[in-house]
Amino acid sequence: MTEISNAEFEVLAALWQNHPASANDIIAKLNDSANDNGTVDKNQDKQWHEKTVKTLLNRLVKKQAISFKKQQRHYLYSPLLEREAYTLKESTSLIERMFSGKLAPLVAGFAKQNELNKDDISALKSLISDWEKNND
Amino acid sequence: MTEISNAEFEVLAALWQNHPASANDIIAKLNDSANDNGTVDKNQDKQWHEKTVKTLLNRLVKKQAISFKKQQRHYLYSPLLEREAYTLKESTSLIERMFSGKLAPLVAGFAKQNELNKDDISALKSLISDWEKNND
DNA sequence: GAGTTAAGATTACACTTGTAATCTTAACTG
DNA sequence: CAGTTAAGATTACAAGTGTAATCTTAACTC
Repeated sequence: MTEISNAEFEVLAALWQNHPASANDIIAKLNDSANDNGTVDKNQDKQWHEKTVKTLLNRLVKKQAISFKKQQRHYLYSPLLEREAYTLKESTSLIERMFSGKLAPLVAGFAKQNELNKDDISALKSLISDWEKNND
Repeated sequence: MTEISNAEFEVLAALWQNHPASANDIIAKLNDSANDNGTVDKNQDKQWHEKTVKTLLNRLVKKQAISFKKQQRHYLYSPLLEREAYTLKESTSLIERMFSGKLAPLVAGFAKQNELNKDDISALKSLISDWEKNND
């Protein structure tokens, strides 16, 4: 219900990547310079302090974004918010606020600066043809 | 340089719609239930208090997001940040954080829930063909 | 010119956020 | 079993935010 802050989101994102996970798992994942895509994280520099992550886990629990089960002396955390639902809500909200709810202007701006590559284009084409399949 | 908060963004957005504008112009625009598209604002309920808006204008000036010129006894404000540049930065940042920088997943999610309409689709198609024109 | 306004400046204040340090206490260890 | 740890809970604290109220003072009004 309440908002997830940026730092909290990072922690939640780590949990989405693998769960259930202990605080230490999560800290390790956050501090690992390589991410799951095998690519190097742009934020390889940032080091998360154990205490900081624990605080964020606590806040996420309070916000009912994650849950935990006691396991011996430590907890195993799991996300309660689903990634898809959450990212969708966030992107819808941004598009609403910045582009009056229209997707195209976002894509246009993104295209202009970020030089969409062939992969992006074919993904978009495929989305479009899917849409047309269901909406003719 | 510094971040623009949500409330500040609303004020900045009002300024983008017409400027230069006095504080009262901006307050009026913010409190007008009808927006420039002729559609009714979803937030028609929210009433901005004069003092609140003035505070936000002040903060935006300090953050160098807007400027002002003295005009008689009041100021005329103008944006310093351009809308396109700002919205692009924000959307790029969201896509970076939520979708590893990939645009397609955002579009996919958006499509699934918001039921893109024909206009959106043709806008996207047109963007794609522009892209292909420049990148064959 | 003296009084009143009204614009912006300053101050307020609780809540959130980033970032930890300290406190409690259940769980290992010898 | 007594002592030590280490996990999570609690506390801390400055900066940013949303939301205004109060203060100053230049600009109208009579």
